[in-house]
Amino acid sequence: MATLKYSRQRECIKELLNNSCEHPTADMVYMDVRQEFPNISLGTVYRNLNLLADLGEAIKITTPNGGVHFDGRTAPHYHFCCNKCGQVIDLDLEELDCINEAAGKNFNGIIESHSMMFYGTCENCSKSS
Amino acid sequence: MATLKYSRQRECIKELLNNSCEHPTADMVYMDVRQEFPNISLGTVYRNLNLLADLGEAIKITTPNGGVHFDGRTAPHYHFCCNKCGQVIDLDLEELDCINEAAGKNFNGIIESHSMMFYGTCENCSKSS
DNA sequence: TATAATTATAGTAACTGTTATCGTTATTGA
DNA sequence: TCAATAACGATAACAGTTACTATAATTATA
Repeated sequence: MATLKYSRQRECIKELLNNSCEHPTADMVYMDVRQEFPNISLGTVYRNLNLLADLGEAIKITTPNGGVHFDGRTAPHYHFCCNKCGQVIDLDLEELDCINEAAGKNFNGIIESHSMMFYGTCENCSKSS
Repeated sequence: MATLKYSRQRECIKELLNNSCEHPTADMVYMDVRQEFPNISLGTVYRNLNLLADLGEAIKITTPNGGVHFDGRTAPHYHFCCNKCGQVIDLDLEELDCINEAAGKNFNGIIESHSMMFYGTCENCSKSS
C-alpha cells in the first residue's frame, strides 16, 4: 500500500529545490510555488517537503533559531548559517568521515553520522555593516 | 535599566542545569523544578532558561526533530543525539578549532564558530533492541 | 527599618510553525 | 471507462514558545 502517485505540485516543489541554490524554508517554497499553483495549500507544501526528505530526495536542515530549511542537493556537504540574516549557504568542504571514529572514543553507544553547521557573517552582511 | 534581580526560581533552575548530567528540555526542567516550586509557571521556566542562555551561563542545543535542550556546561564540547530515544549526551572530543579555517576556503564570508552533533544509537537503546 | 521603585512571578491568552482531518479532485491500473 | 486510492485544498487542531497583566518579591534609598 501507500503507492506513490504522481502529482504536479510535488514535481514543481522538487524542481524548485533542485534549481535554486538557496536553501528555502517551507514558507519560502510556498511563496515560490504559488507562482505556478496560485492556490496550493501550505499543508501540501509541508507534506511534500517531508515526503521528499523521507525519500532521500531532499535534506532537512535545522538551524539553531528553530528555522527549518530544505536542500535539494543530497550529496553530503556542510552548511554555513549567517548570524545576521539567517541565510544558509553551501560550503566547499568535504565530509569528514574519520571524525565519527574520533568521537566514538570513550563512548559506549554507536555513532553513525554527524552534522555540522558553521556560523559567522555572510559576504553580504559583512559588506553592509 | 533592566538590572538583574535575584530570584529563587532562577537560582533553582541554574542549579538544576549544573547538577544534572542530562540535557533537559524546557519541559523536563519544568517537571523537575516543580518539586521545589510546585506552582512555578512554565513561562517562568522559559524566561529563565533563555535568560541564562543569553547571559552565557547555559547553552541551547537544537536537535533536528525540533527539540531544544539546555546544558549548564558552558565549556565548548560536542554532543551525541540518540536516533531512537532522542537523548542528548556529552562527548569526550575536544573542540576542533582548525576546522573553521578549513571551511573558510573558497568562502567569502567570515566564519566564527561551528556546532557539531553526532547521531546513532545510545548504549541503552542498542542493548534493548 | 520603612518606603518607593522596579524586576520577577503566576496565570493565562496569544502566537507560530507544523500536522491532522475531511470532503473533493487527480492519478493509475484493470 | 470505471473503480480504487493517493493527493489535493481548506481548515481545524496541536505543540512549543512568547507576550500580557495584575500581584509578589527584591533592591535601593531615606
